[in-house]
Amino acid sequence: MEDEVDRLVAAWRRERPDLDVEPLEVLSRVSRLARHLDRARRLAFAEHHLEPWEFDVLTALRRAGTPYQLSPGQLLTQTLVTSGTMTNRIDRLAKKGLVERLPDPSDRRGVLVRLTDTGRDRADQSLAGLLAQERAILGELSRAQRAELAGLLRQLTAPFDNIPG
Amino acid sequence: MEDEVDRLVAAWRRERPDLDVEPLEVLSRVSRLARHLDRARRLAFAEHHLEPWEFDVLTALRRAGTPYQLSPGQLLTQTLVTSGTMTNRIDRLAKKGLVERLPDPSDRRGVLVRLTDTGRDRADQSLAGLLAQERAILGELSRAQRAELAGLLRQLTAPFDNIPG
DNA sequence: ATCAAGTATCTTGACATCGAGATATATGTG
DNA sequence: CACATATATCTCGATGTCAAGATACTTGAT
Repeated sequence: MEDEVDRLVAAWRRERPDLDVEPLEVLSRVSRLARHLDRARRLAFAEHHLEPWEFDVLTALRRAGTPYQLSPGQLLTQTLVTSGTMTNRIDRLAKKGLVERLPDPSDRRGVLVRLTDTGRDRADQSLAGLLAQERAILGELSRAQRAELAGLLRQLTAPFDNIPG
Repeated sequence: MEDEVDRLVAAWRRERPDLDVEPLEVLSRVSRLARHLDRARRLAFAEHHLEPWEFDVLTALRRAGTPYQLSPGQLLTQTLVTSGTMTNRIDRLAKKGLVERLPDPSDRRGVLVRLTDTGRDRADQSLAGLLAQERAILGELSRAQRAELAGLLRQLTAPFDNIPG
């Protein structure tokens, strides 16, 4: 089955036969698929009255395990947003009663963000919904293909995640 | 080499051993890699004084071939943004002299967006830069692996691109 | 002890995006 | 031909994000 990137690549080969556009076969698909996933996630979370950005922060805290707290800085590396954005997100989640800010006892510059009980419940509920949706999207692929795909993607993400970039 | 998603998945398995989080191995990597790519693209285009969104619109027109014009609607499906966003993008590109709006002769509701000569040059220059960067990112992978990856990703994108979703 | 450099978080202003609705035109049915 | 419905684009208000800089504290070297 053809996709939009096949059309895009064919168009470039016609218009710019002098260039090797093969990298687009992989990376344009990654970018476009991510945008489709964003939209799908927005719909899936709407049932739980959660925005994708709220999910990202709440689940990062949920994954940390008891007592469900992380510094803003740790949340940055997990969510790939800037510090200004994270300050704003924490403000809004705190106003909704889903997280609370605590002073970091070991560093007076620092802050710890802790999930409230309500926040924890919302995280748990919405995660199940997301996984169901993702399973449907991956339905096309066999288990072996998913493992293959995950492995190849890891090779691309690892440099970004490990070298501070 | 481990990446952030390996850590994320391990954390879920510890915290929610009742759930099967295997879908995240693929789809969280796609989302995170797309964010890394966005940042990298922003840097790469900075040399050409172009924003990623400008690149997306200009190259869609460039790919169309002479006379380098498409309707706003066609640009929507290629760039995956809403109509309000596209109106705004065209306004700003027109103000910078990179595109111009023409009435569609065959449909008086419609408009055609045409690349100016300057716009065409900017598109061509920045494409070469992007490809160089993407080749570096894909450097980890053999040619066969890239083909494998592209094929697996196509299976995921095709439903989104073909069923109007 | 002091001070420079580093780190953690927050503040601010500019800007791009979205969703919903408005407007104008096109198309199909009877 | 009239009308209901569909389509193409634009308008507008709300919101989330970013980059750059400010502030407060910590760390390491002397």
